[in-house]
Amino acid sequence: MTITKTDRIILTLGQQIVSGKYAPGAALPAEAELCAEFDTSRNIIREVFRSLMAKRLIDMKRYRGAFVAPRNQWNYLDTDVLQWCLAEDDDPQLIAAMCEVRNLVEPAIARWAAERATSSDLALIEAALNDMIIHNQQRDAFNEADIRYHEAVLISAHNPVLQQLNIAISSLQRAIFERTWMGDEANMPTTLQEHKALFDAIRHQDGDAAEQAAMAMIASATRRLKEIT
Amino acid sequence: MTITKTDRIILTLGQQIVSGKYAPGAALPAEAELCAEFDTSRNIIREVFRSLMAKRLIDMKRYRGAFVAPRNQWNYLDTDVLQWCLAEDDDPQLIAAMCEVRNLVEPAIARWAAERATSSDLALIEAALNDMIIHNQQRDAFNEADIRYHEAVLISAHNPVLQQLNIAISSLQRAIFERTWMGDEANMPTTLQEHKALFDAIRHQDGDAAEQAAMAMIASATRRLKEIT
DNA sequence: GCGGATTTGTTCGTATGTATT
DNA sequence: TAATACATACGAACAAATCCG
Repeated sequence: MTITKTDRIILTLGQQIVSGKYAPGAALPAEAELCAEFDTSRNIIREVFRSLMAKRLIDMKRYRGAFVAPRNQWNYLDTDVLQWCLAEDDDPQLIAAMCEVRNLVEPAIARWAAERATSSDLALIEAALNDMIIHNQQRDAFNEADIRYHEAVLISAHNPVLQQLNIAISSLQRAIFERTWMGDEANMPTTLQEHKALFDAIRHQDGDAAEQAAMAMIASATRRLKEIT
Repeated sequence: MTITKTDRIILTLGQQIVSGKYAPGAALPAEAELCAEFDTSRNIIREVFRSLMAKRLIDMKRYRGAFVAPRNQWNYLDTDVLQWCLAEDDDPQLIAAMCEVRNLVEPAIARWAAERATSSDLALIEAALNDMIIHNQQRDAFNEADIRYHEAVLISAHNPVLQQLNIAISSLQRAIFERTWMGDEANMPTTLQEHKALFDAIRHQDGDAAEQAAMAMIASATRRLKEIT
């Protein structure tokens, strides 16, 4: 959990790239310059480069240096990239893109969960749902249970590839929720009801109903998102 | 392109983990031991650990070492992880999971491409399609054009998140294709026809037809896959 | 086009601090 | 508490490729 020097430099450089200080196609300063700027060793700078490369924010041309990658290569499935991008002046295109993917994936997850959940999968979903009900007044505990609920549904879908996809997607969602949350306990009953509906559909192995329930959840989330903006 | 010492150790350890030499939950040897085994320095081993952690093959417990992660945490969207897993005795579950995700994502890409492709997007798709037709006898050139075709369709969908998703998915596909390819020029005409149908649908901005065309392409790919096994 | 100065790529040894046992 | 192992970071060496006069 400790934040290291490397982490700080990744953050600084990453935000600078996203914010346009270094435009796509432009070269980053030479390693030696960055060493001076951040008062650190070459090893650290190279570690930072490796990290930014994994996020597809930069391309490294052998013996020629690091260059900012074109925007459409940036890995928006990386939590950091996403948060840095969302922190910039709103990017409605990015949010729209995320919603589209979510609309595509979540109903499928719900359907497959309904078709495949084992009884122990069901028990996990139910336990999380009950915790949501019990802690419906405590925001943190409620959120924790909510996350656990969706994780349990995801596991029930029994698709390891989708599971990895959704890790990325849910980090997208979380980033947006954090920005748009305004402690509205008003729609708590609706939220609980929707989660219960999905659980019931999964329990009854009703794929269609599960898909419907997932779409309903997305719809009301989208509605709330629009109300805020 | 050069393969480094680090790369080789990542490969060796990664394959050993996937192959079960180190079972999920088990601890990897201490850094010092691995230094001895691979005749290298701790820095390298730590770099390897970072890489395996990014692939979610291992969890690192602070000051306690590296442990093999449970299988359902493995990042199958990582090209290396995927290839190592597929190299093991066939994992029909993994292949099935990939096909499901593909069935979900590709029709959506086709639809959105039809709804959003610009004329320059169209030109890129058409150029790739023509190259496929021209090189229908040269396997390598054909494959290259095929990949370019699908990339162009993906770009046409104008969804940066999905673009990142599909990079992973197409690496899954490629890995499977490489294993199941058996130079069958027999179904080349069908393939070309299917690609042409999708292009036409996109050109006519017909989302429904594009979705249908994508599903048809998947269906015949699936059929071919089954014939082989 | 040539050759040296510069920059990057890889690896190593080591130092200092911190947590586990 | 001491011994061990991990976490982070530094400096340096050498090879290989690029840049510039």
